[in-house]
Amino acid sequence: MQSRSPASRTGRPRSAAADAAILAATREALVDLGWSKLTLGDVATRAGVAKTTLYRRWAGKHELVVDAVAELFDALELPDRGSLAADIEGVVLQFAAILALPEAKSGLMAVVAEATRDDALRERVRASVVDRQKRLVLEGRARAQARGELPPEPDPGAAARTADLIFDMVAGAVVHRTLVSGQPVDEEWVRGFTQVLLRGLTAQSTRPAAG
Amino acid sequence: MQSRSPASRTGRPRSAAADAAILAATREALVDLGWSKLTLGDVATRAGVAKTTLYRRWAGKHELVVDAVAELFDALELPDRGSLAADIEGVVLQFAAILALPEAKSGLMAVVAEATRDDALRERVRASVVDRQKRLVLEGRARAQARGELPPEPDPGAAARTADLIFDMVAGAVVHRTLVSGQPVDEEWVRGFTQVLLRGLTAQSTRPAAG
Amino acid sequence: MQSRSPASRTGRPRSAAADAAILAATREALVDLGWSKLTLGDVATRAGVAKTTLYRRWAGKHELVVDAVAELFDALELPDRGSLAADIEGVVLQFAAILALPEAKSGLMAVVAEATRDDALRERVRASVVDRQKRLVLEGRARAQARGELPPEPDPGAAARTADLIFDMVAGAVVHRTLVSGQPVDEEWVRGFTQVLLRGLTAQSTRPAAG
Amino acid sequence: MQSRSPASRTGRPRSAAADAAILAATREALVDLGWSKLTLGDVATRAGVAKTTLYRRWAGKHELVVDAVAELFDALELPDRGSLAADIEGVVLQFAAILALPEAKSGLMAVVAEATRDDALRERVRASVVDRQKRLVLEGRARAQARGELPPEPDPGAAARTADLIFDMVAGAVVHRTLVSGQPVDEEWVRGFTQVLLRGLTAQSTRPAAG
DNA sequence: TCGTAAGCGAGACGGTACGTCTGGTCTTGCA
DNA sequence: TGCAAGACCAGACGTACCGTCTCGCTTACGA
Repeated sequence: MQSRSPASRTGRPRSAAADAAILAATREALVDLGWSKLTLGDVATRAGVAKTTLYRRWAGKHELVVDAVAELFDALELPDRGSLAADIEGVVLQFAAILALPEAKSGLMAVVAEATRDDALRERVRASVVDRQKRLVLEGRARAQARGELPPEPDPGAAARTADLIFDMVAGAVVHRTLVSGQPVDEEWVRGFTQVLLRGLTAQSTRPAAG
Repeated sequence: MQSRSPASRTGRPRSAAADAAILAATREALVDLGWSKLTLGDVATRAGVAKTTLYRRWAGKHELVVDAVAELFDALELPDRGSLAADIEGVVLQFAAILALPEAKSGLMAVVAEATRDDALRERVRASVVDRQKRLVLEGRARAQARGELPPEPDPGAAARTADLIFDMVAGAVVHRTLVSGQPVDEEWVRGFTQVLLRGLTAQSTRPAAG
Repeated sequence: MQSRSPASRTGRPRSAAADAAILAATREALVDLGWSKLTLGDVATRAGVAKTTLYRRWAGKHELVVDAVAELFDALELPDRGSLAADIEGVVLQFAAILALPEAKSGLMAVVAEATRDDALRERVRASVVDRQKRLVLEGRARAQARGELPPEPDPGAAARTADLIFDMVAGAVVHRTLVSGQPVDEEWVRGFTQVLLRGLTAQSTRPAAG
Repeated sequence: MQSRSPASRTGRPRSAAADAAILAATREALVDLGWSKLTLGDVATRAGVAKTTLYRRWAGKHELVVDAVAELFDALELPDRGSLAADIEGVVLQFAAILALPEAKSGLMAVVAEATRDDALRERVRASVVDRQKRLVLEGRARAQARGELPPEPDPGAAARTADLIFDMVAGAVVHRTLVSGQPVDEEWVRGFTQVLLRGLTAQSTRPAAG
């Protein structure tokens, strides 16, 4: 989350409660105000904490919001629903539900926007959000392979590339549908999306138009 | 772009050159500073224009940037490359190239982030960017249908839904790959993505696991 | 008071009312809070003015307070009371009355303290307060010479040195009595002080112990 | 200097060295930074002491500086130079030399300024600085009376009043000359000042203009 | 051709948030 | 219990932008 000189053994230790209070206050402020009107002074007030305490732990608004939002995605699970299609539909609906939270959507996109110019921030987003949730793809694929729904991967490189592609397609489509198109991710849409995705991944190599 | 009381016939007319200068200055500032450090005062200075002039035409930073960025996407074309796959690959590469421009990515995502809390802004984004480029999907599909690569649509409702789905999947995947994953949209990735998408759209209804 | 690029003819002119309001608010805040608890934000609020407006005109707390306090001393007058002694007693009492004002004493000493490390500030104090009031000494001496109470000055250098000495003795004694000793400058004290001063200035050169 | 519960017999005793180190560090910081930029955190660091230790002994910046500065004036002496005039000249020059020290002038005036609103502080200044040095006036007068340069005092009340007046005149004039007028207290000025003062004190009651 | 209404650049205005700094207090672990 | 270290709350600092408002001037239309 945030680091600290490892050699500091002396002095008063940092309050663990403050961290949690600040992150919760950040999410609360995102709900009430949205990203652009969220101020660190207000977050500090909501958390019952001095601004200095906040700045001691986070370098700025971006870093704080990444951490506050990243926690939300840890709620994602991949329960075994019996088939790959059902597993995908389930996790996509969960993902969409989180994305629909006001504390998630405003902050997440703003941080992504800022990350386009700030490598450290992009790395933080990738580590805290993207890579942390990529587990869902890997887990889902392994389960589908065990069920025989997907063939085993020929080589690790291709496996990683495919996993990345799937993640970009799933996350990208849901995010775009929700935030850019402004349409709901309902069961009907999810069914259509999952169908296209799964067929694309499992169909025989009868590349149609090129065939 | 921006409206003006229609009854104003008298008085000095607004400078047409100012509009273009402001939008160009906005893009220039996006390149130099990124969204978050871009200030309207700075844009006005770069455009050689007073702040008043800028505010007379745009309501704020968001609206200005939407207009400045939207123009960039008008460069997208859909030349006939002989097959649907080739057409898709071509337009995806063009789209990725525009998204890679610093003046596009930072501003676009920031505006999308802001639009999550501002309906008028979301509408503006949709009208200026999304709907304006959805023509590419419609045009590409019509062409593929003429070539016999895709079957004709059974009913208009389904046609519209599928077009939306395709747009969300294409735009979403490219945006996610570029801005969130921070990976390049190169020819290899585009080929893999197009394959999955096309197979998903054209494969017979052998929904594998659910079958 | 504060200067501004003389060539600026364009743009909105500075509000003259703001200057007066700020100086009055400063004196009011000095009364209520004293120097050390006076904040520029509070002064701005009292004056109904934005902090920026205040900082556009004064570089900091010190400069502002010098100007606010200096105005108080402009009320000093030297009415002709018939004799040098009476004139001195009158002006000393006036001076003591101003020094007893809470808006004067706290700010004045603090600024003098700060001026010990800041040449520009010392110069400002000298110009705004000291030199502006030295007129009283010169006027009083001229009047006394016209009455024949004091001999004419032999040469201008000595005249200036004596004027400076008188000013330091009068102002210093009153300030010290008021602020350091914390005793009132009442009529009895003024009579004693004036007697010593006048005898010192007019007695024959019978330097007693050295004689 | 500062008190401590007399009943505290248990626990670790306070470091006597810490007191001296803190006062010395305070003077050092006054030289380097002046009053307004002096911070207690910095003083603590210079003294190699924790802020807690410092606050256990002094209530705040004001009290600390009073004590740090007051020690400087203990160096004043009144060697017998043979005549009252010479004695005065000697002590005035010593006093001016101390006032010229950067650690003295900035802190002293600031504390006086603050004392205008803080009775406890004024009392502390009077006790630590003013009354402690008033001995010089009393001693000098006694010596002059022994020499026959001054008549014995008729009654104790008048004696005290005159001593106060002399102290205010001497200290006030030197302080004003040094800090407000910003002129050096050199031998020439001291000679002139002493002459006026002594004549004022010893001349016959030929109040000139009133006579 | 001339009046007039709106546009224009400049820059001051009242606000608000920034990120930093200091003042004093409190909480650790060691001596 | 004292001490060094350093985190804590509170709040002022001086700066930067915001979006609005005067200014004095310019420009095009229409009478």
